[in-house]
Amino acid sequence: MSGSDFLLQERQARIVEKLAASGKVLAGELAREFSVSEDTIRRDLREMAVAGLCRRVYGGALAIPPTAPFAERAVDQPERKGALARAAVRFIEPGMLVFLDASSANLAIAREISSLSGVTVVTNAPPIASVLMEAVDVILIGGAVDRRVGGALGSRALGDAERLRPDLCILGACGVDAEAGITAFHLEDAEFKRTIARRSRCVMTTAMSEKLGTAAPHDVIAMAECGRLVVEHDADAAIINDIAALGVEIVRAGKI
Amino acid sequence: MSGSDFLLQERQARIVEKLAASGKVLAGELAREFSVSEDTIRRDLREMAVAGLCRRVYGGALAIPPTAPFAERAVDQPERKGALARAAVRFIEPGMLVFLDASSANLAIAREISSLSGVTVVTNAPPIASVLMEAVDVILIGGAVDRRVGGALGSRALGDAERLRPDLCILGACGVDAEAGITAFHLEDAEFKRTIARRSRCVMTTAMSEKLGTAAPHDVIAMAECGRLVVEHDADAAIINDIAALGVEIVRAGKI
DNA sequence: ATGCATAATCGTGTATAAACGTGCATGATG
DNA sequence: CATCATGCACGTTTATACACGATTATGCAT
Repeated sequence: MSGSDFLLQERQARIVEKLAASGKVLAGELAREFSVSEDTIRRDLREMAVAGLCRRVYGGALAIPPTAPFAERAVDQPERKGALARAAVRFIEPGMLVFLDASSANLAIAREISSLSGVTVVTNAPPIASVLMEAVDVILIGGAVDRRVGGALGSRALGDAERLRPDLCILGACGVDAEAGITAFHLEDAEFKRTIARRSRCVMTTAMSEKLGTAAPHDVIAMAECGRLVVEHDADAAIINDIAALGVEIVRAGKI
Repeated sequence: MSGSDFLLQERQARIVEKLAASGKVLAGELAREFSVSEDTIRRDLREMAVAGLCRRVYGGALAIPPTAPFAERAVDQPERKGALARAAVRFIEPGMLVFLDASSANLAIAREISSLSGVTVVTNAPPIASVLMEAVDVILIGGAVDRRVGGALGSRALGDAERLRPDLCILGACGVDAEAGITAFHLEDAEFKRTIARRSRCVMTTAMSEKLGTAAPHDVIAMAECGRLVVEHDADAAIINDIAALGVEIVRAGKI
């Protein structure tokens, strides 16, 4: 190692500070400032971006645009959900057709997506559609709204779902377990999620730590059918390892 | 490459800001400001246009005309809309299947309906469904969401509408005139409203005073097809009399 | 008004240097 | 010894500027 007076975490913490102060950082500049190679800085920025702490761009990184204050409704645990959401939206690219199911996690993701563009979102959840329709194209899946789930379900919704092939399906899970897979509380909800997930090119699931290793009554899909799992920074390592062993890419969100 | 102190994404973000502030940007001006060639600026503007962030024009770019969705306008005169809504919901009875179209007036009505029970509401507007789904049964009409209108429209939505026979159809009008009838700003919206209105047992329209005697470009239904019109207390007597002469029941909302 | 001349602006292709990611070796840490 | 952060070498990708022919707006003469 060449002469650096900074530990990795310390360095990254300082980068976050600089980012908050000036809104952007340049890779070359940071390399000089911390006396490390640009490779190291790039590695840092990559890691931080995956954790949702910055937006990686050519030449450096930009601060995450602070989520509008009014959108930060104190429903459940907005900071935790927000961190997961920021990590998740990184995988959404312009031109994609993205499905969001009815879940509070996806409402948080919807708020983040609002700042993207060129994306089309499919959803069966009215609140998610409400948030998104001002910012991006929305395709609404209709049917009888199940108030326990918060979205349209039933034959009409299933029929709609069977005519779509999303590029990415983002599921908010009720339970995530290596053995039980992704599970949901309600039968029709599980059916619907399974239908749309199987028709999607990629499936991504977000899960708060307390959902890991638990199973709800109704199977949605097997764990291996989920390509990517976004978890919190403190997710249980043993559970995560079991899931990763099934070929699921694990993404850890940043600390709050 | 000549020296620029701005990262690409940052530069584009600033252009978006300038665009929002002044409504237009000039290619040459931006090139000087960011110390890059005009080619680079043109490429930026082209990319941004593809992403829907601006409208490309000869010499620069223009801001996208802000499509204020009805949810925002709904708050502009909440008391007036609330008064109309309270007058309108008096005609909703338990057991009814009620259709609410996408309009700010109907968002206000939805808030009032929340306190009723035993009602089922059909709507193509996500914000209305969001407000109602916790309180009453909701049937969501799906399809591609038209952000100008704030609800699902198009063939899918029309198909859904053709399978329903609501007891009551509540329309938020863009224009209400004895001769022109009920009119709307957008063709597909008018088509959809007409379809669902013709299938409903009763049609009720709410109109703020400034909508009376005016016509929007697209016909929805003739005035006589509307059984009941809810207006504000200060509605123009002459206009109201003409409409009443066609057999439309007039309901005046209370003062604020 | 209509047509034409002219200059500004445009899009594309090409060249180039910076920035990138990856695999691997190294030295520190525990 | 095992782990891990780091730096270096490699081929690849990306952002940019410049060159050139095409397009468009504008002014001027008819």
